[in-house]
Amino acid sequence: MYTVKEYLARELVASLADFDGVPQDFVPEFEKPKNPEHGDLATNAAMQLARYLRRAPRSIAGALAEHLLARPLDPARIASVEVAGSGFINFRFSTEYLIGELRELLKAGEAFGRSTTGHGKRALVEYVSANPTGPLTVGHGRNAVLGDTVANLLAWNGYDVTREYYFNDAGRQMRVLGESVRARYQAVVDPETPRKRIESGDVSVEVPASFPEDGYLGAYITDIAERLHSRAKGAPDLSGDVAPFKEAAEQAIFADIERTLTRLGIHMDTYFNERSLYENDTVWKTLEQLRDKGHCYDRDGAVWFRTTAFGKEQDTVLVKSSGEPTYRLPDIAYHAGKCDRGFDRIVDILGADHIATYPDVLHGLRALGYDADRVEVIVHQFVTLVRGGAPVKMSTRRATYVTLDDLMDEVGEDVTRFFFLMRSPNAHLEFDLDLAKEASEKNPVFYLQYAHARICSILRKAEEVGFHGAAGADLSLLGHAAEITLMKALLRLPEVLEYAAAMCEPHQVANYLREVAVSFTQFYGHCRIIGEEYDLAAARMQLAHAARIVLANGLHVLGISRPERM
RNA sequence: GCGCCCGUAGCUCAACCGGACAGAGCGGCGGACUUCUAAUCCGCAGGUUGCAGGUUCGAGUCCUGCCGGGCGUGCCA
Repeated sequence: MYTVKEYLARELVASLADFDGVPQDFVPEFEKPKNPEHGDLATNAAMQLARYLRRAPRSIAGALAEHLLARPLDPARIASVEVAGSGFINFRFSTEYLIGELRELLKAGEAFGRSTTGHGKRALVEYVSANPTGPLTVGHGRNAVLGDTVANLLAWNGYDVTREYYFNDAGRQMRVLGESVRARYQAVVDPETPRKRIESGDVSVEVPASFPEDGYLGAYITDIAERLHSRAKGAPDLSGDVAPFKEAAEQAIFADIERTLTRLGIHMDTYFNERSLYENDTVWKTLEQLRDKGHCYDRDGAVWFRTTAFGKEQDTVLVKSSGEPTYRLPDIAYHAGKCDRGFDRIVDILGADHIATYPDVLHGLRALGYDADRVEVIVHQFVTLVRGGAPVKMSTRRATYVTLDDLMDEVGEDVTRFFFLMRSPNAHLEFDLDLAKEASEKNPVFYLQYAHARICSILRKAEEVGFHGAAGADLSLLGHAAEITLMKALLRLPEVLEYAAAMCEPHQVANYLREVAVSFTQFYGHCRIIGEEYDLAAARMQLAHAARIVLANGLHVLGISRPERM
């Protein structure tokens, strides 16, 4: 479709040579009209030019259309040109053109929809980035799936993509985690250990007396303690340092996290530990650079970042009076490092709870002289699980959460991925568990997969009854309205994937695939394959095959399986 | 108070970075299986895009001000 758009843009600009007053840098815009009656491609050039030419848009459109028709336009591509509405020029593709493109689609096969937009460019997508303090939750799930799919989209558009997980196992959170495990461990060693109760919100949990007040209450802590105790040798000493408990917990939890991600088909390329920024002094070097450039000052024993210079209400502490940095400083150092690593696109996937932190990081980058515009921050809103019409409350520390694994156990991996992807990241996501599993017949995921499976079934059956070698079919036999509609839908895949990658919006793909499935199902309803005369059946088999390719490639990008039977 | 996100059909959400008559699914109502997969399809009903202004040939989309919801707003991460 891009080729024809470029072709029309050239023709349009050439036609404008006869008009006085057209700006030198005028670039006509094209878009696909919402209403199919308005053709396949439309331009609002006449409206845009009205103020320069001092003529009514409709009159410009009429003159432009005449010029275009007089060139003349290539009938192998454009079937009609019409002026409509308040000055739109609508173009309709010729069937010949569509069939030619369909042929290209079939030739490209599994590669259809890939682009070279990102060739020679490197992209870094950072996502998940949960500290190993507990199992991944549903909230992490949305982040993980979103990031992974954005990475897929970039890869499909030719980018060399690195998927990165950033974490910190050195902070207070992890120390509390270690203390939580140690307390549970003590109770395993000595069942007579004194107990106390911790009240948190509406839950009340019995814990060993040594359990930290803000400790992690989840059952997995006890599991880790028990496993630690059952180890024949090397069981840690209670009187010693908390480190062995922390390390054991981290190891166990990280293994769980990776297992969960694997279930979702997610594999990270790099794990970046915040600690490394301390080990090579990067954090302190970054601070010195900020200081040298005059963005820092000392007050009350702390080091402050002059964020008010960037329009914020208050300055921000980078190093506490205790000498310990806040998380902002390593975050800035980490992102400066990302810029230094030479990526063309740097994408961060963040939950809404980090909404206040990333502006400081971007300000930090600017202060250091980096081009902060290279960093694209995708902030996604929260997920609410709904069961029986009521929201499910969640909190990691209180252990009242639903884990990502629980969710997948309940509704399946494919549904999990799709539900996280079908909404705009900006939209608060309501995940209706009842609908996700029980309504399998109305579920959009199954709808797409069913269309795919159905095509596979038809193609299998057709082979059985003797339709072989359809590859040489005469596609020009295709001309039914349902066939044309389907072709047009199929051919949009590349532009949808490119747009979705540019905007980091996977839901565009999900919505598009639904349209494709609808178009296919309508084609299926109107046009038979088996039973038709051989040549027509062969041509339709090819069209069905093309639909399978588009659905398969689209689902592949979304990370959802493509069943051949259901 | 301040910052970001959201407010669109009964419900959950789209709407291609300003375009034509605002679209889907679910739910509701009514139809369609001796036919390639009925996990399906067809039809009907359902809207002052939270409110009020402004910019524009043209606004759900941009600007201003209200109203309502979410997340933040710490020498926690």
